[in-house]
Amino acid sequence: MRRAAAPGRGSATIEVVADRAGVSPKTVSRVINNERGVRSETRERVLTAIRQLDYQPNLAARGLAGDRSFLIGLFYDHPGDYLSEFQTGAVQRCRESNLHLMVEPLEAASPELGRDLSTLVRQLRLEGVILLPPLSDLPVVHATLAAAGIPAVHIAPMRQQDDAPSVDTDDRAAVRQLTTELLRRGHRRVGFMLGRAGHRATEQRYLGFVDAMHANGLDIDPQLVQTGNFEFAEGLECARRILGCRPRPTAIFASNDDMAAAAVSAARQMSLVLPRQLSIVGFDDAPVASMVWPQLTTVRQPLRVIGRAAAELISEYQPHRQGWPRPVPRRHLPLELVLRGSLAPAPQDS
Amino acid sequence: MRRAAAPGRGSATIEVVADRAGVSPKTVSRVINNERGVRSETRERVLTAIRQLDYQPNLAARGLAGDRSFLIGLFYDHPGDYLSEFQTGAVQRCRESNLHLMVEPLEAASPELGRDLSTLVRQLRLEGVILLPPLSDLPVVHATLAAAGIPAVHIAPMRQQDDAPSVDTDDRAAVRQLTTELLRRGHRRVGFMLGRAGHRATEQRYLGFVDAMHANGLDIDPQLVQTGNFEFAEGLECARRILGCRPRPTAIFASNDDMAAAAVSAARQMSLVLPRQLSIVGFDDAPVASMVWPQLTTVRQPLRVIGRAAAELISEYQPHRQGWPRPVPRRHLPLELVLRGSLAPAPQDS
DNA sequence: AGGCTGATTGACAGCGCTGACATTTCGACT
DNA sequence: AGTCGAAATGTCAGCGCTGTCAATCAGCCT
Repeated sequence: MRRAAAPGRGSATIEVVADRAGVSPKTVSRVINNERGVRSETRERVLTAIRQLDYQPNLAARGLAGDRSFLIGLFYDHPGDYLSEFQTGAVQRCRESNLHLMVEPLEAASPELGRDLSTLVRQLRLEGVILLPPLSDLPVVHATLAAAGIPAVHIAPMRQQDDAPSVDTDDRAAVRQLTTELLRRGHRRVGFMLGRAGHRATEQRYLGFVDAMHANGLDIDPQLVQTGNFEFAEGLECARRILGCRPRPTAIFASNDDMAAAAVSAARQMSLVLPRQLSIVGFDDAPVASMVWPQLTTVRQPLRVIGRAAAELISEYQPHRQGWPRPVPRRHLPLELVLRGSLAPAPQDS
Repeated sequence: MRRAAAPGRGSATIEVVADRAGVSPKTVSRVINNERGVRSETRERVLTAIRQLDYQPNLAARGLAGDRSFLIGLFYDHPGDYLSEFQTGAVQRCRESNLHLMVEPLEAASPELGRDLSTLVRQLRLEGVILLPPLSDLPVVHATLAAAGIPAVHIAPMRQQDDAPSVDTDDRAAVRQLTTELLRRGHRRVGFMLGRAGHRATEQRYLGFVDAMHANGLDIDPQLVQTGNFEFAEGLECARRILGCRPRPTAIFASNDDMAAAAVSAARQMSLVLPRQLSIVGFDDAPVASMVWPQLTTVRQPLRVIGRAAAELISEYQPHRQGWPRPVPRRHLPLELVLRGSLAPAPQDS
C-alpha cells in the first residue's frame, strides 16, 4: 500500500465488500449499478456486505472508469426568489437517480459566456444541464452545449428548439382564465403590465390576456398596456402610467407579482381604496403576493414540480446512450389560479 | 486504446499536452497545480500548449489520484429568498479556488438526517461544507461531519463551536442602532416581534433592542414583545396582539422583513395611517421591504458577501492539510441600516 | 452421459491524473 | 576542470472503479 487512507474519511473500497461477500469486485459493481445478470441470492449477499460495511462507492473512481460524472448543472443568470424552490425540486429528483446538482450562476450578458460555459461543462464532464431563462434562449449557450454534446433541458424557452427537451407551463391558458374571472366580475377597462421583452412568459401571458379580451368581444386600449421588466421599481412607473389614463381602468393585470405589488403601492399613493376601486392581479404566487394588503390574486407556479420535471428529463434524455433519438421529451405543466382579496367586482358606474 | 473517446466530448489528456510542450505529464501536472519548482520558461511552454489545445484537466481523475474532490457542499433546510443570493456569492468565491458548489437541501427535522448527511459527504468526498441555519446548530450535523473529518463553516450559529469556523453578522449592534433611531424620533412605546425560537438571529436581535431601550432609560413592556417565527402569517397574529395593547405603541420593530410586512398589513386592516400613526421597521432588506407601502426601514444583509466569506473560509480552513490547527477562522460582518419611509417621527400626544 | 445454450461470474487492463522517489541539470565554488 | 547541492524534471505505480471478454455454471436436450 502506497498511501494510507486518512482515518475516518472515505470508506471501504469495493474490494473489501467483494471479499466480504465472497464475490469479485466486478460483481459488486454490477450490484451497485443495478445491472441484470446477477443471481438474486448473490445480489442479496453483496447488498448485505455493503450495508454492514456502510460502503459508499467513490464517485470520482466511478466517473473516471465509466466515463460519467453523475453531475448535472443548473445554470441561471439572475437568481430570484424562485430559484431556491426550483432547485430544491431538482435536487430531490436527482437523488432518485443518484445524480448531483451543481449550481452555476452565469452572466447572460458576458462576452465570455461561451467560454465560461464550455470550461465548466468540460471540466466537470456534466451529464446534462438545466437552463433557466433567459439562458435558455441564448444561441451561444445552445451552440456551446451542442458542440460539447451535453443534453440540456430548457426551462420556459421563448421558442422550442427541435432538438432540446423543455419544461414549461401553460401561462397563456392561466392568464386567459384569470382575465376571464376579471371580466366576469364586470371589469371592462383592464390595464396590462408586460414583463421584460424577450421572455417567453412576457409574450405568453400577454397573449392569454388578448385571448380572453377578444373572446369577450372587448378591444384592448393600447394606452392601458405598458411595458415593465418584471421588477418592482419599473412596475411602479408602469402602474402610474396606467392609472393616469382616463377613464381609469378598474383592474390591472400585472405579468408578475412584483409588479402587481408595485401596482398596489402606486394605487395606494393615489389614495385609491383597494380592492373596491381597483382590482389587481399578478402571476407567480411569489412570497410578496401574500405579504401585501389586499393579498394578491395570482397564478401559482409549481416551482418544485418544474424543478423535478427538469431533472427528470435530463436523467431520461441521454441521446448518446441507448436507443436515442426517441421523440425529444417535453413537459407542459398546468398552473393553478389563486383567488385572493385583490380581486373584487368592478365598481358600479355612478 | 481500449475505449474510443466520444467525439466532441471531453478534451485532450494531460499526455497530449505534455507531448506538445515537450515535457513529461508530471510537469504539466505541476503547472496545473501551481506547484513551485518549474522553470518559468517551461511553465510558459506548458501554458501555451494548454491554451492551444483548450485542455481541461479531468476533475474525476485529479480527484481520484490526489484524494481530493474539488467539491464543497452547501447544506440548507428551508430555502428562502436569501438562499440564491448567498449561494451566488459562494460560487463566485469557489471559482477563484477552482472549487465547485453542490447544493443539498436537508431536512433538519428528519431522523435520517445523520445518515443522509454522512452518505452525501462520503460519497462525494466533499472537501468542506457550508451550513446554513438552523443546520448550523444541530449537534447531529456537527458530530457527523466531525466523524467524517470534513471542515464545516457555520453560518450564524447560535453558539460558536470552538473548533468550527463561522461567519455571522453583528445583528445585535445593528438592531441597537436602528432602535436608537426610533427613540431619537420620539418613540417611547415600541413593540418587538421576535423570530423563531432557537435561532441566533432571534436572540441577538432582541438583545440589541434591549440594549438600546435600556441605554435610553426605558423599560420594556412584556406585552409589547411577541413571538413570531419569521413568517408572514404568524407575523400577522403577532402584530395584531401588539397593536391591541393600550396605550397603543407608536412603533414596531420586527425581527425580519416578512413579519414587518405583516405588521404593515395588520395596521392597514386596523385603518392606521402609515407611517404617521405607526412606524414599522424590519430586518434583512428582503425584496418585500421595497414592495410594501410605505417601504420598510430595515437592515441590509450583505448576503453575497456572507456567501463569499463562507466559501473563503472553507478553502482556507483545511485542518488535515499543512500547518493546522491555526486559530479557527471567523468572519464577523457589519450590517448597514436602510432608512426608508416606514420610519417616521412619533405622533404628537394630543 | 455428453453436448449445447444462455445465464452468471471473474480476470484484467486501464480511465487520467498525482504521490513518492529517481534522475538529470545547472550554477557556484574549489 | 572537478565537485557538490539545490533546482528541475522524469519514471512509474496505483487511486477505485468499470468495460471487455473469457471462463464457468446450470438447465435442458438427445
